[in-house]
Amino acid sequence: MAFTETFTLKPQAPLDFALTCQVFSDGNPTVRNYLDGEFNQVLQINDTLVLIKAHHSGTTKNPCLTITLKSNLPLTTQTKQAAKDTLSYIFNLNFDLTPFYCEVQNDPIMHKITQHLCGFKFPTTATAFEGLVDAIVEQQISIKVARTIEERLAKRFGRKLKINNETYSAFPCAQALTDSSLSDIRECGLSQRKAEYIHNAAECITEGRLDLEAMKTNPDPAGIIRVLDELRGIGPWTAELTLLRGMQRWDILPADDFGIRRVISTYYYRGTPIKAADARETAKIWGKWQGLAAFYLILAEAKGITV
DNA sequence: TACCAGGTAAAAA
DNA sequence: TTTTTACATGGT
Repeated sequence: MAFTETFTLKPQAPLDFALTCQVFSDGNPTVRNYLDGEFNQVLQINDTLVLIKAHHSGTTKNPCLTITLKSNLPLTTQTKQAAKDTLSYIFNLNFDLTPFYCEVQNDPIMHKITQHLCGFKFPTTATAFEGLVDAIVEQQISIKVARTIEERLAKRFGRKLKINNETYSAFPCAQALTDSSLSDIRECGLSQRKAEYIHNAAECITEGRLDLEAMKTNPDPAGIIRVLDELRGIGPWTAELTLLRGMQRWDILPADDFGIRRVISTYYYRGTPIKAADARETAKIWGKWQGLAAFYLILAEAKGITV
């Protein structure tokens, strides 16, 4: 017997939900995916495990989301509100892209790309911890391999919600990973080192030595990066990606990133390989939207947009 | 079959 | 101080 609630949300325009969710389009349906216009993920809302479905209607200029919540526990008013807040956070629903688009009008390349990809909001991870773990998993390996491993982590260590004979897995909390053995983590396909990095980061959080959520409101990104960089296995790239994708710090550019350097090279250097310093120099024109702009380039390349 | 892919720490030079 | 190397694994 499942409890169900349905309601609609009116996000800040412009929003192209399909573009925004494209990154989830080949995800595992029991962990997180986007299929046939519907986003699907189990999240821990307060202490309740909730299956969230988000379906979009309307247009980029007048977007509308229909949200369905399913749970095995009664859905209280507080839970519904918290689910709304979480969705708004993940998809940046209250965030206005217009200032970014204005800022890049003096960059003909980025201006044209933002016109093609109008309404694209790169999704944030539900928790900063998930952002950090994902970034560690994604070190050096391809996105597709990383996604597979991340889904295995969820299936193995995440809390489970059984709805209509289907079992969904949430992303593991720090405590679950602290309690797991290195060999358990390795069996998800991670190297011994990465298993140690993840276990250590989880332990720092459960022991209270690291508070990632508090970092979200810290006004000094460079200071956060320094703190994260102290952790074993967290270098500048991992720290920067965690801030960008896990803390909504869209000004942060992971300039060491191979893919980001490649797309900047493609669109701004005629394909000539560039160094991280060149990437940072080029990104200055994007103002405080450097990381977001980099995601626009990656999506533009994936969609074959030429300028 | 190799080699590459959204790096990092440790070893070697 | 700077330059290699090991690490895991699915796709090409």
